[in-house]
Amino acid sequence: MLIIDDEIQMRRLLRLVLESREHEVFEAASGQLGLQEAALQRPDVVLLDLGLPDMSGQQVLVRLREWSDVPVLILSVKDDEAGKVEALENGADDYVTKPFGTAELLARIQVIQRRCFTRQSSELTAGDLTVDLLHHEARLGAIPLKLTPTEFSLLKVLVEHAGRIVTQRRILEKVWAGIHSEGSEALRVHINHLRKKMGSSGVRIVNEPGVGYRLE
Amino acid sequence: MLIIDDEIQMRRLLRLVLESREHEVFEAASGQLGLQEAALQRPDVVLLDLGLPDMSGQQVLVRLREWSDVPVLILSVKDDEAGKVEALENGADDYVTKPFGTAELLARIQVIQRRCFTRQSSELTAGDLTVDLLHHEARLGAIPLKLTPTEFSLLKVLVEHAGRIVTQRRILEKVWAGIHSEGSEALRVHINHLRKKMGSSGVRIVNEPGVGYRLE
DNA sequence: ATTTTTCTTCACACTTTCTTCACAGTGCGT
DNA sequence: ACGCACTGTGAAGAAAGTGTGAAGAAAAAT
Repeated sequence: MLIIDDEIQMRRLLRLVLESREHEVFEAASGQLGLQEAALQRPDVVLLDLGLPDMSGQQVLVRLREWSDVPVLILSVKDDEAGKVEALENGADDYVTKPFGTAELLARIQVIQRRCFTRQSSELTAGDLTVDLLHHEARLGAIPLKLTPTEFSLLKVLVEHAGRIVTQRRILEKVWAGIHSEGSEALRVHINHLRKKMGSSGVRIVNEPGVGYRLE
Repeated sequence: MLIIDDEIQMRRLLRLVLESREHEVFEAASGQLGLQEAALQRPDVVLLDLGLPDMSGQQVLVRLREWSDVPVLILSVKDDEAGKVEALENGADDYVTKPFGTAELLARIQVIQRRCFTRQSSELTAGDLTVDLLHHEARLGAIPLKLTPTEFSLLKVLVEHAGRIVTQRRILEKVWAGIHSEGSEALRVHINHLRKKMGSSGVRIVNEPGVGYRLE
C-alpha cells in the first residue's frame, strides 16, 4: 500500500488506519517520490492525492500506468466531476472525496483488491523461479515446487530481494517474526531443504559468510 | 446492462444515457424482477438502486452474489456511509450518490468493466464435477450430489479456484464469514464429509499442510 | 412440541513439519 | 598446521497440523 500525499497529517491518518488492518504502508510526499516508491516497493494498492506540489496527480497516474497495473484509488478535496472522470479514464480504479469516512475507504480498498486479484498475478519471479503469493505456490519453470509453509515464507523473502543479499537478521524477522531472538540453526536447515528441492536449476541460494543469503 | 430501480423516470434517464453509448439495456422495477432478469439476460453490469419497494437493495445484492459475480454499481439517494460500506462488503463494486453526473457514471461503469471479468455461466465445473450456483445443485457427472448448505458453500469456494490452493483463512472467510476467528476444526469435518460424498471419482480434495486445500 | 437434519465440538490416532543437536566441511588469519 | 567462526547436513524428538468417528448443540422441518 503506497500513499502519495503531500500533507503529513493525512499520511499519518491513513497509515494509522491501514496498519490497523495489517497493510504494509509506504509513503511519498510528492509525485516524483511516489513514482519512485511505486517502482521500488511494488505496492498492492496506491492511494493518490490529486493536489501535489510538484506535478498533478493526473500526471502521476498517467506515468504510473505506463508500466504498472496496480490498483489506484484517488483521494481529492474537490468534488470535481471533470477531474473525477479524467482520473477514471486515465486508469484510476476509484475516487474518494475528502473528507471521507475510514470505513468507506477501507471498504473501497477491499473492493479494488478483490477485483484485481485475478488480474494482478501477484507473482514474484527470479530466473526460472516463480512465487505466487496469492495461491501460496512456487514453480520452477512449469514444475510446481512442494514447499512447507516455512520454506515458502523463506523463499518469498529471498525472491523479494532477488540478486541482493538478505541479512540473516532480516530473514529471521520476516520468517520467524523475531521469535528466534538468536541462533540461525533452524534457518540453515531450511535453506538446506530449499536448495535440495530446487535441485540444480539456474536458481541458486548463495551464502555470504557472516552476512546472509542471496538468490541468483 | 441491467437497471434495477423503481422510479420510471430514473430508468428512462439511465436508458437514454446508456444507449447513447451503445449498451444493451434491460430494466426491472423491483428486486424480485431484477433477480429474474439478471438470471435470464445475464447482463454485463448491474445498476442497482438501494431503495426498492419489495426488498432492500442490500438483499438483492446478497442474493445476486450467491450465483453471479457480475459487476454491480449501487445508486442511492442517501449519502449514507454505513449503507455504503455494507453494500461494498456485500460485493458491490462501486457506489454513486444521486444526483450524479452522467459523465461520472459512465466513467465509473467503464472502470468496473475494465477491471472485471464476468462469468457468463452460473455453473462452475472441475473435471466431472458441476456446481450450479443458480439452482444450488452439484452433480458428479450426471449424478446429483446431496449436499448440506455448508458443504455446498465449501465446495463452491474450492471449485471457484479449482486446481489451485485455497487458503484456510480464505475458506473460513468465504464460508463462515469470519465468525470462526480461528480454529479450523469444523472445516476439517466438512472437508471429510465432502470427500466421502464424492467417493473415489476423478475429483479429489487435497490438503496442503499448513496452508489449505486444493481441488484437482 | 417433536422429529429430522445439519453443524460444531471433542478425543485420539496419525501425518507432516519444525527445531534441536551432533558433527563434518570450509575458509581465514595467525 | 592450528584454532576459530561460520556453514552444510543427517537424524531424531518436539510441535503443529490433519483425518475421522461419535456425541451433543443448534437449526430446520414436520
